[in-house]
This record gives sequence, structure tokens and C-alpha cells, in this order.
Amino acid sequence: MEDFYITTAIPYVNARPHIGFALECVQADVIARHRRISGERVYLTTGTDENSLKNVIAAEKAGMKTKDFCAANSALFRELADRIGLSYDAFIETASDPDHRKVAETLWRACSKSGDIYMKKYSGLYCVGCELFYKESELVGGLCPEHRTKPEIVEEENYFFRLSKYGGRLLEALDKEITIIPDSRKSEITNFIKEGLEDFSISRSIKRSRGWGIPVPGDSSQTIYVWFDALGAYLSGAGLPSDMKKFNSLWPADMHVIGKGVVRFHAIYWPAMLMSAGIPLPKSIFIHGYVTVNGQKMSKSIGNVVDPVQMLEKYGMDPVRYYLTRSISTFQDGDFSEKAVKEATNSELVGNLGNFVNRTLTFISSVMGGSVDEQDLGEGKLLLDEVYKIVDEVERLMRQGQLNAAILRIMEISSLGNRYFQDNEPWKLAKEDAAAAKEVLFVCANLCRILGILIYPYMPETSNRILKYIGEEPTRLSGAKSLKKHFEIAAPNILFRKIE
RNA sequence: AGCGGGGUAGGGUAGUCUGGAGUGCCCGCCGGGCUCAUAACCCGGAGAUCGGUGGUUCAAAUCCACUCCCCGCUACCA
Repeated sequence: MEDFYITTAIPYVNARPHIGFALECVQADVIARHRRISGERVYLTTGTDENSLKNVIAAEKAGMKTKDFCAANSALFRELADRIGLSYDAFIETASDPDHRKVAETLWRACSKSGDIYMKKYSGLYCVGCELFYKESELVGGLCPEHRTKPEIVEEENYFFRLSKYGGRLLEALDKEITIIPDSRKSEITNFIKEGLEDFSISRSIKRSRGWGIPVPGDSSQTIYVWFDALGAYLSGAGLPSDMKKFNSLWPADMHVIGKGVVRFHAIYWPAMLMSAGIPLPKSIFIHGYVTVNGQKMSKSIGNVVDPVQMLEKYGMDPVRYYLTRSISTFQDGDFSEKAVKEATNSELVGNLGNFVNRTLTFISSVMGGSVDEQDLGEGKLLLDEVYKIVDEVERLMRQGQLNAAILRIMEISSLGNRYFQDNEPWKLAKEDAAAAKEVLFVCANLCRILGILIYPYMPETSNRILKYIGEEPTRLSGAKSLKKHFEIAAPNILFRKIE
């Protein structure tokens, strides 16, 4: 059996999770579940990024110890992952996971051994009040945005990673080893590399990091820069270093699912670090867009931050998962609004999918005596052939990561079913031509079964319910194109409730 | 400023690489049908100078040039 190792990014925990991470969870999970029902052995890692100075500051503001603050917020991310149905196998909290700390140290030592880590003086604009370095672009009128004071130029010695050495090898790797999904992002990355890479700082003084984070091996006056340690979570999630058997079967990762804002770290820094450490490179990087809210960028100052857990409570897991994959384009930015969630749920889940399944199963249970058997197929055969083509098309789209296009195609099956049901009027046939009515319902029951299988990655709860109603065994994608010959059906409950 | 992405009916998208009647999908709107089904489903319709200008071509949403608007990244910041 083939292993498929997939990761989400690990968000940092200075605030509550927002709808953007929910999108990432759903996308990664749809891919993971699709692979699972394709017969692959899937392993999914997620977690939280905690060793950041920003967390120290946020904790201070909240009047908490950094450690407690991270643990509390991390629990919120875990809650979101659970509630949205993310089927993860490992959840790495970078501040408290002992394996993770070892991985960060190992990675450091390996890069150091390759001669890629060296000390360099760095000078920057430092605000004494914040105890932070600022970039010129972050200042407001040349002043610290927080304290309204002029920052001073301060010099500090840090460790640097010799990124400049890896430009050529990175370009080669992006050409041969690492698939960037979607393809359009690849040119963005290669252009950046071609412009020339500079070495980057991978440590902070203890003073600047306020003692939070993982100490540099062999130099307790410095802390490992958060990115250098965070990316290692993909390794620790796979079992490094405590379970090498697992690690060797999982690594290299098959796919990192990330947001467009962190492309550089994943597509440039990370592969370079791995090359330096002599570790194989991830096979693909899947890059999604950002979620806007009512057309606006999410921001605390606008006050439009959407709490995904609240949305899940209000609308349910599957409708939220459906909306995030159906209405938000997979690779571009997309908009979230409750109005749109409501419309998509009512017209597509209730009106199209839910209604088709319901009218079919209800009809079989109330008019056909609760069962239907294989029939000689006339026109129904044509419909099934058309649907089988869609099944193939969906599989092709899923393999390409076109999650949005695939769910649209899946929903077409339900539309076709509704039209077929309507055109053939089995409620009339039942009185005039029992065999013809049986054929129609036999076809529709099989369409329900195909739908139940195909929607599994997107809406696992609904999928399980449909398959249970029709007495189908656990989901296997390979069974989607064969007919189930006999159905025993009890009166079903409706799949989706209308949102008023 | 540089690099990248986007601008297609009221909203959202596909189509652009490999030009060929504005062709499709989802929602919304208007009209009709049907009644098995959650006022659901089915059919029909209105609605677009395909951001703008200029060019190549028998033919441009699609190719080329210029231009306007939106978004992201620009490195020690997740």
C-alpha cells in the first residue's frame, strides 16, 4: 500500500483561529480523504507554531505566562481541527513537543555541519519600548507604531543560513522534484530565486527573543529563529526522531498545503534547509488563496474576523465544508459571507443534493415497498454512462488538486438525477408500468450511491448517512462505477435542514 | 518602483496556453409546468460594448502593444 504524507501549515497562536485556517483544514482534509478512499495509506500532520516572539508579546497583553497562553490558544486550533473534521494523525505543538525540539536541534546541527550556518552582524531599527526590531516599512512616519518614538539603530550578532548557495539547486529541484500546485505559482518562485537569494538570519539573541523558543545548540545566548524551527514540525509530525520506522515510510512528504503568504518559506527556505541537512525534499506544495469577508480583507480593526467554530456551530460541519470548497475557488482568493453560506446550503445542498436523495429513498420506501432490484436498463443506461464519465472527470480533477471544479462536477450528478426523475415521472409509472418504475428507481438509487461515495472527501458525515440509508459498505472509490444490485431502504431522514 | 495574480450578465466562476458566432456552470430575477420530494423539482426567458485603447487576422474574451483599477509578495515579518 502506498503512503501519502500530507501536512497543513502550522498557524501561529497569537490570536484565535480564523476562517482562513478553516479553509486550509478543509482543503487538506478533502485531499487526504480522497486518497484514503483511493486505497492509499494517508498520514496527516497539523499543529501550532508557538516559538514566536509575537506570542510572548500577545501573552503579556493577555496577562498570561507565554507557555499557558500558547497552550490555551493551541487548544482552540485543535478544537477547530476537530470540529471541522480534519482527519489528522499528528498535532505538533512546537513549544511543548519534546520530539519537535530534538528535530529543530538536529536540523540545526546538520546544516551547521554542511558549513551553511555562520555568524554575522546585523543592524536594524530597534524600539526600546517594544524591545523589537522594526522594518522601515512598518514604521509610521519614521516612528514606532506602538510608542510613537524614534527607533534607534542597534547592532546584533545572529546566525545566518547560507541560502545564497542554493539558488541553482533550488531551480533544478523546482523543475524536477517539487511540484508546485497550481503551476502559475511556480514562475513567481523561480523569478524570485533568479533575482538572487540572500542569506537569512536564523537566530535571535536571548534578549530579543526574551528567552522564548528553542536555544541554539551550543550557544545558549541565541534562540533558533521561529521559521527555522516551525518548518521542522513536518519532520517531527512524521515521527522524527523517536519513531524512525514511521519516519522512513512517510518522508519525504507528498504534499504541504499552505497559504499564499508563506510560499517563500516553503518553496525556497525549506527545500534549501533540507538540502543542506541531507534530507529528501517534499514532493509537492499546494498553495491556496486567502479568504476575504464580505469582500473585505479580514482584520481586527475592521472587526470582521469570522470565527469558524461559531460558523460550524451555527451551520454544521458539512455545509461549512461544502461552502469553503464549493464557493471559494481553490487557488485564488475567495469571499466568505453568511448570506452566501445560506444560499449555497439552501439551493444546492437542500434543493439539489438533499432533495434528490430524499425523493429517491422516500419513494422506494413508501411506494416500492422498501426495496428495488436490478432491472434491464433502457434509457437509464445512457444516464449511467454519462455519470460514469463524470466520475472519471472528478477523479482527474481531484488528482490535479482542482477541488472546486471537482465538487461542482459531483453536484451535476445530482442535477442529472433530479431531471431524470422529473422527466420519467415514476409516480405515474408506478400505477401504469411497474417494471418501468423499478428501472427509474434502480438507476436513481445507484446515483445516490455514487453521490454518497464521491462526496465523502467533502462531506463525510453526509456521505456516511447516505451510504447507511442504502446499506452500502464503507466507502471505496473504486466501487463508484459498478452497480449495486439490490437495495433495502427504510424511510430516510432529510440530509440538510433549510437555513431560514 | 520591481515581481506575481486578478478584472467575463446583479453577484460568483469556467473558457484564454493550442483565436472561429459570447459558449457553459452556480446563485439571484421574471414567466410557465409538475406534485414523488425539505414551497422542492423540471422547462423557458430577460440580463454582458468579455476593464479601456490601439494593433495582427477573413475571424480576438483568447495573440501583440500600451493603459486603468483591485490584490499579494518584496527577504531577517507567520
